[in-house]
Amino acid sequence: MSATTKANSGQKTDYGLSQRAYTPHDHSHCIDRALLHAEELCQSKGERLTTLRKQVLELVWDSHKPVGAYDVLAMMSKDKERPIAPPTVYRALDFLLEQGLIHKLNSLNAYIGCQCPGRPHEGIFLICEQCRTTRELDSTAEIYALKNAANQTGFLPKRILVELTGLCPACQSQQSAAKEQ
Amino acid sequence: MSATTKANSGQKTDYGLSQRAYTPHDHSHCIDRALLHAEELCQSKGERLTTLRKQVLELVWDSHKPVGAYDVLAMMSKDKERPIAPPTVYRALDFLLEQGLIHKLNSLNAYIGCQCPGRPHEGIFLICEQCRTTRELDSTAEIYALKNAANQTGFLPKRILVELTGLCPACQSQQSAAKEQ
DNA sequence: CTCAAGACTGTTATATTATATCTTTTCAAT
DNA sequence: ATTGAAAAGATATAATATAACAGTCTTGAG
Repeated sequence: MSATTKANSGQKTDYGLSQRAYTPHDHSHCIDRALLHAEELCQSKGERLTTLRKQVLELVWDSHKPVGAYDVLAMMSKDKERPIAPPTVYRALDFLLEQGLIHKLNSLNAYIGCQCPGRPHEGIFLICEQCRTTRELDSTAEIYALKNAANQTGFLPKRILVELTGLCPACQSQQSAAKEQ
Repeated sequence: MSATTKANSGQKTDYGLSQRAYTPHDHSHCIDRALLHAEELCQSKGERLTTLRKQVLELVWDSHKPVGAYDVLAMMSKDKERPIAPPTVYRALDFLLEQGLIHKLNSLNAYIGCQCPGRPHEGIFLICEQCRTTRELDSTAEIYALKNAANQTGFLPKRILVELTGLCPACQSQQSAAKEQ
């Protein structure tokens, strides 16, 4: 528990949306917020956030864990007489990716809602290897440093994806608790 | 061509193995070197670098571009009366991954030879979106910074994978040349 | 309004990547 | 030589993703 205690002790630091992934919260707020952001963003860009796309976005935002395309598929097909077909889901996911509303985690073949859409940013993801909870890290400086280092070698960087795998605070304390019996 | 000229002008800087990915060279040296490293490493660890595994490693090292499992499969099946089966290839790839002799690029579902096996390091890859040539970047400082930033949030990082997509020097000069007609 | 063009979705089929499981072979240490 | 473990062969199938074509809905120009 020491990490959590240290991080939250005393002053009320606002870690923004992304810290929420690690703390209990009313997740419907996250979903509502994501949908609202999406509406606004599509509105301003003249893109069509259709019912289908909104539904997929909602399902991706169902938790702070990445979901696979076929998970979305299953959830959508649940109370349908006829199951949804893969292309339907993939097209919606592709749209959401293009709009920057979701991210794809390549190491998991899974998708997760973007925690600050609109604001251009590169993805750094902290993936818990145990519970899969994933949060986005906003670390412009490190990204810049990496791109710069790449540039030094003559490479022209365009996109960057960083996936850190490890243990989230909750799973850490769970493990250390288990060790002490 | 300006990038290459600049990089190689004057003093004989040794960029190590990895810079070689961008410059014309006798690639058989890379392969030999990789195989030698592999032999030594497995020897010292008491692991068995079998003919099959060596063959797969050789095929992965066939170029400085990542290769898919089924590419390896095809190459191996080429002059066989009976084609190789997927598990055979995947098992060899898994072994090589475990030994740190190759890396997997998740964004491409492809594998590439490790440019400095033995020496423990985290993968930072510069992937050319045009020709697919990929080199490894050794940038301990940036990796450390990222892990540290992750740690600040209470996350305990274990592994990290960075994939930068962009243009390699050759493809950059090719593009700028094309623009000038 | 209407209707044509384009965007979106449905549907079927199939490609690509990866693993489970069981059997046989190889190999190295006794 | 024997044997037990590791590796490789073989078959089947799971999981992820896309191609291609056919409808349907939306929207804006006329």
